[in-house]
Amino acid sequence: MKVSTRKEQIIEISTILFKEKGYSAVTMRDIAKAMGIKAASLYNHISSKQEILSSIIISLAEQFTEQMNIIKNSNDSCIDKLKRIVSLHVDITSNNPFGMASLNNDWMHLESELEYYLMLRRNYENDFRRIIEQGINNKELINGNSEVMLFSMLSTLRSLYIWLPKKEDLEIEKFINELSLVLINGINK
Amino acid sequence: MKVSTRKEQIIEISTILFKEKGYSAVTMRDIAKAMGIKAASLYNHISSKQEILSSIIISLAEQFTEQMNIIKNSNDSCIDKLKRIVSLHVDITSNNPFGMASLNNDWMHLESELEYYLMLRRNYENDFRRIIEQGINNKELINGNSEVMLFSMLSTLRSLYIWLPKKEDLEIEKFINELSLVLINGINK
DNA sequence: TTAGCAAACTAACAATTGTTAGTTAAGAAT
DNA sequence: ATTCTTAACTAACAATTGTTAGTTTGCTAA
Repeated sequence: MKVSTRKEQIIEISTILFKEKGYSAVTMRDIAKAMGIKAASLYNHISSKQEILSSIIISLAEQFTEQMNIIKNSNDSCIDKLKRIVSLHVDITSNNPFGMASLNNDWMHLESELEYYLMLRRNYENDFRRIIEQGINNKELINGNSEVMLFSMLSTLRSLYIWLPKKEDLEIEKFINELSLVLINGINK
Repeated sequence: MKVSTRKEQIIEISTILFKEKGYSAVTMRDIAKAMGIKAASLYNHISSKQEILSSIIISLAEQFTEQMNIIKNSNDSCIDKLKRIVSLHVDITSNNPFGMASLNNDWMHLESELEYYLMLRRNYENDFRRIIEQGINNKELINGNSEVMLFSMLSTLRSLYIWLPKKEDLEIEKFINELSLVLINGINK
C-alpha cells in the first residue's frame, strides 16, 4: 500500500522549497528540516542535491517532449494544435506547479543533464515554431512575425506556474478556454 | 569626465552575473574576479551583497511605478494606454535586460527592501488591472476575464528580458509594434 | 613637500555548505 | 533466532561563504 517512496517525498518537498527560494538558496539542511530528519539522512535515499534538481526538471521536460510528439503528428488544424499545446502546459503545470518553477528558473544549475535538457528544450521550441509557421502558410493565422507569436505564447505558458496554484480545480477548465481565446484571438473587440 | 563611478561598475557587472546564475549562486569572489580585483576590495564601494541586489531591483521597480503614474493619468484610450505599457516594458527592458532578470527571479532575496518592492509591484499590477477593466466597461476590449488578460500580457512583458538582448536596436521599434499587435489583436485571422 | 583620499591589497574570521563515515534501532524475511 | 533492509542518527570533513581589520599604493590638492 506504498503511496510514495521516501525518495519521492524528498523530491516533492524539495520542489516546494526550490520554488520559494531557488535551487542555490536551498540547503540540504533546509530540505532535511522540512522532512523532519537530519541532512545526512537524506543520503540514504538520494545521491546528491544535484540529483534532486535533475529529477524534477528532466521528468517535466520529457513529459513536454512526449506530448509534443503526439500533437505535431496529429491531423488537427494548426489552431487546434495550438489549443492542445495550451492545454498541455496547463495540465502539466497544474499537476506540478512547483516543479515548473525549477524548470523555468533553475535549469542553468543542471550539471550532467544540462546538455540533454537544452536539447529537449530546443526541439520543443522548434516543433512549436513549425506549427505556427505552418499556420501562417495555411492562412489560419495572420501573416505576422512567427518569432513574436512564439515568444508571446511561450512566455505566457511558461508563467502559468505563478498563477495556476491560486485556482480551484473546477476553474482550471474554464481557465484553459479563456486563455486560449486571449492568446489566439487577442483582447481587442 | 567621470562616466560611471566604481560603485556603478560593480552593480553593472553584478547584474550580468546575477542574470546568468541567480543572486544566490553568485559569490562576492565571482563579482570581484569579473572586476579584476579581490573580494574584500568591493567593500570600499558597496556595503554588502544585498545592497547590490536592492540597487538593481528597486531602481527598476521605481521606474515602472513612475511611468505607470503618467500613463494611468493620461487621457489616452484604454487600448492606447495598453500600447504605452507594452512600450514601457520594452524600453526599460532593452535598457537593462540583465537587471530585469533579477527583478523577475531574485526579488524574494531582498531583505530590508522586500516589503517596499512588494508594495510597488502590487500597486503596479492594480493600476494595470484597472486599465483593462475600464477597457472592458468601455467596450474597447472584448468582454473576457480581466484576470486572464492581465496574466497573459504581464507574463509576456515580464519575459522580454529573455528575448530582447538578441535584437538589434533597429529591430526593437518593429518588435514593439508586432508585439502590441499580437497581444492586443491575437494571432487568429 | 606633505597631507588626504580613493582604491586596491593580504590575512583572517565565523558561519555555512554538500557530503562521507560509521553506528544504531526497528521491523521483515529467512 | 538470525540475518537483511530500511532509515534514521552523530560526528566530522574540506571547501566556500560574506565580511572585517589593518595596511599599502598612487594620485591630487594644499
